[in-house]
Amino acid sequence: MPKRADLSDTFCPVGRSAEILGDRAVLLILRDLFFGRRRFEAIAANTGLGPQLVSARLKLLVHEGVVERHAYQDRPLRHEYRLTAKGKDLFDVLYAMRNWAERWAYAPGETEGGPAMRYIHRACGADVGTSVVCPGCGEALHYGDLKGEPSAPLQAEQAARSGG
Amino acid sequence: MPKRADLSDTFCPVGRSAEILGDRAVLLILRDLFFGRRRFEAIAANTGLGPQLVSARLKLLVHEGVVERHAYQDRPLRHEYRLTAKGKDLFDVLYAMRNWAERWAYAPGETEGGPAMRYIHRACGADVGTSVVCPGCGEALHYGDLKGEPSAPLQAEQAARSGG
DNA sequence: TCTTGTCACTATGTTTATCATAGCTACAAT
DNA sequence: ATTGTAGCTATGATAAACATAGTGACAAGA
Repeated sequence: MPKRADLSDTFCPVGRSAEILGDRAVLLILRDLFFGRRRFEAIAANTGLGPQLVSARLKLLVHEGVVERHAYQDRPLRHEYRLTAKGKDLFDVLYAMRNWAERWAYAPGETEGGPAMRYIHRACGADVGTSVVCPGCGEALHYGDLKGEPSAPLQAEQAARSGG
Repeated sequence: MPKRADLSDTFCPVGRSAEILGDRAVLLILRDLFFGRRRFEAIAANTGLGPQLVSARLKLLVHEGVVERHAYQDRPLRHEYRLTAKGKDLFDVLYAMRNWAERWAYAPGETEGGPAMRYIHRACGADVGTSVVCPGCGEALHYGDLKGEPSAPLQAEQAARSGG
């Protein structure tokens, strides 16, 4: 990040969130972590970000208590990154971003009729569309309640990123 | 923004949102617009951002259809900035950011017991806390449904920014 | 008329972050 | 001994952010 005024001590809650979330790389890394990607190389490949940026942002997120670094094997020593409870609670933000984009960011027919990413409420099986409350059973939707299903174009894109 | 890979054509909805929202200045400007600040100088003063940054980001937001530039007087010609329908629909994202910060970003007692920014559901008068659904009447909360009341420390901070 | 003030910006130069590319370290497998 | 994998770090060019200053159009008061 460039030199900038520090707003981490503002009393505005949006300002405090913006200190962490107001960064493209952070948002893309969080998206991948929510998607289940935990390994450094997988995140770097899928986001298209350079390794120094991924490294710097993961360090920042660990420092902020949003992510934790965890050794998943000893020889050779390898680490993966996991969302903490504080990190998992960011789901609502990413989900709101997804909802907005599904409504506004695609040309007609670009995603072949349906959403780019479909979400199903695990508890009742309903397609939640782009709402914060399940249209089937009325429950508020949070981390863990939903099962995501990428559309065909999105699946193809992700496959191309990890393969090439 | 620095030189970066273009992700505006990704199929991932979070990626598309991140192209616009993954920027500290954009988030702060949107916050001020939601707060009712529509004039250039008011936004620049309250966010603490330099005028070129504010100018560049407002141009971007107008280009993206999130904000519209509107002349509010002729002599001298003066413009203000307003959220479009597409912009107002970003409320859910900013509200989710606020909710997260209220839960995780303050030291105990820092905001004197209550939230930094209290929200009241206009329809039923209930304090919504940090939920996406009104705890009083069960309705989903969106733009226009809520009345914000800044806490004393937040009010003092905003007064200092506009005054000094 | 001359000065002061307001609003919405634009211009300039320094500092700092990002990107692309390459390389490194530790180990496993062949 | 070579190749491969994972998780990074180093380097140099480019581009964006910051602080500071200045501009243009007008209004209001001395």
